[in-house]
Amino acid sequence: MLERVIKHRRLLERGEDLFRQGERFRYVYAIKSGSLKTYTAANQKTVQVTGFHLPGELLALDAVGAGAYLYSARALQTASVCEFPFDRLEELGALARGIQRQLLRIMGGQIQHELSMHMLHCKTDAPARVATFLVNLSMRLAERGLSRAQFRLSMSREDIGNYLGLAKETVIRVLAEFEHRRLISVSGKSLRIHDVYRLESLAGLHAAIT
Amino acid sequence: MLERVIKHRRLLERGEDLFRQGERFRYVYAIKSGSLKTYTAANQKTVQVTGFHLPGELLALDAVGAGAYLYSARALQTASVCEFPFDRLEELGALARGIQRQLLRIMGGQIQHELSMHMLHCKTDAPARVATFLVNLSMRLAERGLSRAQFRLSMSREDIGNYLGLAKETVIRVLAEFEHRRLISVSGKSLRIHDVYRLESLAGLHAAIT
DNA sequence: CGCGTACTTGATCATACTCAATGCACGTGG
DNA sequence: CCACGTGCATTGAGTATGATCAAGTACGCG
Repeated sequence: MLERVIKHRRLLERGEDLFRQGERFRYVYAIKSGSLKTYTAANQKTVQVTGFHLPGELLALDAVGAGAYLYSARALQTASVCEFPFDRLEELGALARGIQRQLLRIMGGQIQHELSMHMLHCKTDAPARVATFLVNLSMRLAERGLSRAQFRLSMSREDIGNYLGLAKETVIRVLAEFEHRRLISVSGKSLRIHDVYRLESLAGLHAAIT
Repeated sequence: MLERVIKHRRLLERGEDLFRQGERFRYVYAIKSGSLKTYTAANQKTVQVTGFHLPGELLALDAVGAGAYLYSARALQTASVCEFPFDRLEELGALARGIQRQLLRIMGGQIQHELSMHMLHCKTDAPARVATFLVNLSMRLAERGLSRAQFRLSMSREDIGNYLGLAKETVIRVLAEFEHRRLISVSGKSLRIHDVYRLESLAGLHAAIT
């Protein structure tokens, strides 16, 4: 059904921008392989990473309202995406009410996600943030049928820090601490989760057993 | 047009809940007067304020996807709201495509807002957060035709702190510091902004003139 | 007017930031 | 093949910012 409106596939090299903040909103993207980060430049010198996006996820739906992309998107590694011209989607939507509904549902989900990020940043200390980040990543990968226990951190420590509102050194130290406590193993970009439950506890998802 | 589906008006006392997290999603609300806070209880003991909502704004649209309210909403003062039964809205939407479009636009706007909150929490220190909070509040009031320079902080210092991820003492001290620097005047719940521009600078909205 | 809730203020302490130096891996060119 | 450069990761030391704890005060409301 949605396949009807696919315009074409696009390939990205590591470091290449899929779209840039402020450009006219034309396409919604579905990520086929690889991963991307989204980021904005609020003031000249500061860059803020707003999210990481994995295969199977949709990108840029939230530009609907604004008519322009709200942030830039850059490939963290070689990636392939599908472009959906949004005006076509809308035409289709006029016919198929089910799709409109689904759009609303997806957008609701995005808001929910942003809300959970908000909660993440408010209450918690560095270990809780990193733990939440890892658990979240693990869950999203599992949703796509990939391993929830072992995966690659395709983004740099600096990006993680920027995303979580922590210095990169803090990210490193927290990861080291987690490894020392045998919650995870890290080696460069590859990561293995040994104890999801305690990680979730640290993230503040359970009652509070430190 | 939307007026057609208004079911009825509802009045709330200070401290009364409009709806609770987890309840089945039935109504979208438009705030007529007063103000509300939204909050969740992630784990048993911790409450997290997720937002403040002013007259003229819509509430609970993001529950569309989930089918249940994602958070609770409580009146900060005597308030009146209008209930819109959402299933009716959807019927209407099937007929009037313009409304669907508008829904999407509004939801896009919400995502944008959440995104800006994300940015707020990541980079910045306590003064920047409080400054952003004040500027944001001021703008939202101005959008509704109210004074952007002088207004009431209908929420407690503790709520502000919880929302911004700061201790209430820090909120108080930062406000005092701002007053000392003649950026604002505070007295209890009433607040006056003297120098929006410098406040915005602190918020990191300009290049960076401290 | 009295009670309670919210607000304010001060002192101490911990966490995470900053700065600086070093290590490590990759790719490039001699 | 090895020397070198670049970028990212790591580690350490010192510091500052904001949290916590503990009083004390003002304000709103019955």
